Amino acid sequence: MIKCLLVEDQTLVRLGLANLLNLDSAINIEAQAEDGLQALALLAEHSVDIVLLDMRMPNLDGLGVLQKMREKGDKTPVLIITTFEDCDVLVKALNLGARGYVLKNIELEELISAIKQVVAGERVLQSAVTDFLLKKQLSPQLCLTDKEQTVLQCMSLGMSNKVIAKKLDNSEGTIRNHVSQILAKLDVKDRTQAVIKAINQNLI
Amino acid sequence: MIKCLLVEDQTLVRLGLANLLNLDSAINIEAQAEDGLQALALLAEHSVDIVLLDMRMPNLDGLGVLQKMREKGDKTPVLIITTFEDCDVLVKALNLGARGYVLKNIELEELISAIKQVVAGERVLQSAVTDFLLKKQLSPQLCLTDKEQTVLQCMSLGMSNKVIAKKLDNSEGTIRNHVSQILAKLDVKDRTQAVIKAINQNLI
DNA sequence: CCAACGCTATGACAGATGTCACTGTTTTTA
DNA sequence: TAAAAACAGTGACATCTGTCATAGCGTTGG
Repeated sequence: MIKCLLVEDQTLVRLGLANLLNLDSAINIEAQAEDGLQALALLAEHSVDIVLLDMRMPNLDGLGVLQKMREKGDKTPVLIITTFEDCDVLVKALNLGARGYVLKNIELEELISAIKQVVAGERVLQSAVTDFLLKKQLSPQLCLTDKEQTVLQCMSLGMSNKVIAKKLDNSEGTIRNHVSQILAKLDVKDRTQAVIKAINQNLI
Repeated sequence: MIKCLLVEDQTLVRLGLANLLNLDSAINIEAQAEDGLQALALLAEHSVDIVLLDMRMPNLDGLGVLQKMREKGDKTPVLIITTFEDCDVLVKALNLGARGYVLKNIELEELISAIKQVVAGERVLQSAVTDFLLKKQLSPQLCLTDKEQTVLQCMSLGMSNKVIAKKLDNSEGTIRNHVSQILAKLDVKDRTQAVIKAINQNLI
């Protein structure tokens, strides 16, 4: 019997999914969490074979949960189940040790099969995802520096260059240069596109 | 026994929800559709007491289904069940005769209660929703027009004024005026803040 | 019918934004 | 240690963005 922790914020989806999965004789939903903080609390109490983890949640999102788990040395395998086909989040999740990543439009049988595979120690990735990994491996370092991260955060809060400069105690020209660099790295043309990308990909 | 047609594109959610609702002795999911076209086809075959309708779907979305139903004179009551708190869609759905509008983060008991109320001929709106209607009634000048919605959508995709102008076949100046108007209505200072607000509030 | 509104458009303007080239300092790392 | 980054800055430049005033056109509702 596979013991699962199901983490999903939407009550209906969570209960429905729990019901469906419990119909399979090999699977048992031991516990359910409706946000990241609750998930961590339940992980501390229960010992489960796998965590079924949604990405977008209030309080603490999926990546945050993964991060905290790793910090605590928790090695419980995690299968990401998300609505969004977001390659960067995927990569981050994998780097944080997630063992599988599937979209919510998956068929029930496939999901059950994925759960069993992950528990058996295998990796489960959808093809759209592996494509991206290959592409990324071929391309060089386009990672944001700490300072660029900070500036991007400010941009994502809607600040102008002038405001950011004042907040970070830099000249406006410096911020402009950082912004320019960020745009190049993210491969976008202006700050609005950068912010959209940052929000969608949880770069912030 | 209340006969339901459940329309929802995500397999997991649909099956899960069907299971949950069938647990209630008064409710029976007669048929399930995974997109709008299938929903219309099933409506022609089955006679049901209520349609549980998702909004975002491939092929034909929720609004499209409502529209077609009204064109055909189909008076079956419809309860919208959606993830997104989208004011505009809500208003359109109500104008097309939807009898209820609830978010997917609703509790199961509330959903069941909502279904029964709608079948009984009542209207069911969540407070988040009525709040908006009130706000709208109090300050109609703050509502985006159709065109402004369209422009905001484009902005949220990262388009520049020039690109939007070309896409919508307007002059760049016109788009600038629309953008200016949008910023005023959303009470923000630049397009980046507008896009952030639009994304966070699912205005798009 | 006429007022109100939505949509389109123009021109002028100030200020914000992004790019480039070039110069330093400090920290990291190979 | 020396090279490579990251970090901070300046100035010039072209372009984009947002505001404002103004105005014509079409539709709608009282």
